[in-house]
Amino acid sequence: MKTAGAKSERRIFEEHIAERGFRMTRQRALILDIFLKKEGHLSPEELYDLVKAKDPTVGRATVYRMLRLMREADLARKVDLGDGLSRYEHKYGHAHHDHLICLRCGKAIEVVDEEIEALQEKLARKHGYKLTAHEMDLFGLCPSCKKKERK
Amino acid sequence: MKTAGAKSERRIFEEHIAERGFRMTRQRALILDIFLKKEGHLSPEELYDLVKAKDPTVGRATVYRMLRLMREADLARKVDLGDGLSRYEHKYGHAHHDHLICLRCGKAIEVVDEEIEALQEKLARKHGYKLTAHEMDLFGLCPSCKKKERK
DNA sequence: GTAGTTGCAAAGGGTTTGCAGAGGG
DNA sequence: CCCTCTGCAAACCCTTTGCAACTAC
Repeated sequence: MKTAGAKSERRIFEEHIAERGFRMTRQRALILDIFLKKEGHLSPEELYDLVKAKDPTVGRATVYRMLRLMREADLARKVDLGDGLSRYEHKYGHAHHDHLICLRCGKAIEVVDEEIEALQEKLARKHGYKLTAHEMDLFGLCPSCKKKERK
Repeated sequence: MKTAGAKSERRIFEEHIAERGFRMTRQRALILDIFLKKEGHLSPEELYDLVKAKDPTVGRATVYRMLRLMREADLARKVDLGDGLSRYEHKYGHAHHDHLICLRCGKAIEVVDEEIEALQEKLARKHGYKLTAHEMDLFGLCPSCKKKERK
C-alpha cells in the first residue's frame, strides 16, 4: 500500500509536468522520492542534504526549483513553524491537518479537529467568504517541556 | 478614548525599555506612534516609508530594530499573509483575532470566534500541550472577488 | 560622562536567476 | 533536433551587524 501510494504521487507529478511541456529527469525523480518519503517539515537545506547524500552532483538550485514545482502540482505545502526557516511538508496521501508546535523545543505534531474545521467554514461564510484553505498553528509547551518547566 | 489608548501604549513601551536600561529616543517615539496608529498589516518597508515621510533622516535599520523591540514589548505581532513578505500588526488595544485572507486580491480582515478559541484550548490539552498562543489564517475568496468569479 | 542609540554601509543568509553545456521527448 | 533542465556562481532581496558619531539619562 505504501509503495502504491508513492507511485500514484509520482504519477500525479508526471502528469502535472507533462501537461505543461516540462520533463521528468533523474534529479526530479530523486528529489520527489525523498521528499514524499519524508514525513514532517523539511527546510530546503535539509531536503538538499538528503538529496546530496544520495547523489552529490545535484545542485541546490534544482532543489529549490523542484520545491516550486511540487507546490504548483499541489504535492507540497509551505509551512511556517516560527523558527525563521521556510519549511515544506508533502500533502498527498495526507489528510489535512494543523500544527501543535512547542515553543521550547520546536517539536511540531500534526493534529486535526473536525469540530474546528466546521466552525472555520461557518465563520468564513458569516463574512461572505468562500473558503478554499486554511492554516492553523497552535503554540505552546509540549508535555516533556512542560514537565521540565516545573522543576 | 483613542488618544488615551495611544498614550497608554506608549507608556507600556517606555516602561518596557526602562526596565532593561534602554532609552526612549525621538526615532523610537516616531516609529511607535506611526506603527500604533496604522491598522492593518505593515511590512517593514511600508513602515519605513511612512516613517521616512515624517522624518527622512531615520534609517531602515532603526525601523527593523524597533520592530524587534515592539515584539519584545508584546506590542507587535509578526504575521504571515502568504504574500512572501513579513508583516507586522500591533496587538495592544486589539483583542486577539485571526485572519480571513482573500487569495485573489490579498485583502485580509480580522475575525474572531469564541467557540473556535475554546476548542483550540481543548485540542491542545488533549495532546498534553499547554497552549500559549496560536495563529489561524483562513484563505479564500472575499465577497467582491467571489462576485467577479461568477461572470 | 557613560552607556545605549543612530545612520550608514557592508555583511549575512536564504532564494532566485543567467548562462553554457547536458539531455529528455 | 529542439527545447527544457542542470550545476555553478553571481545576483538578489530582506534583514542584521560593525562602526564612529551622537544623545538620553
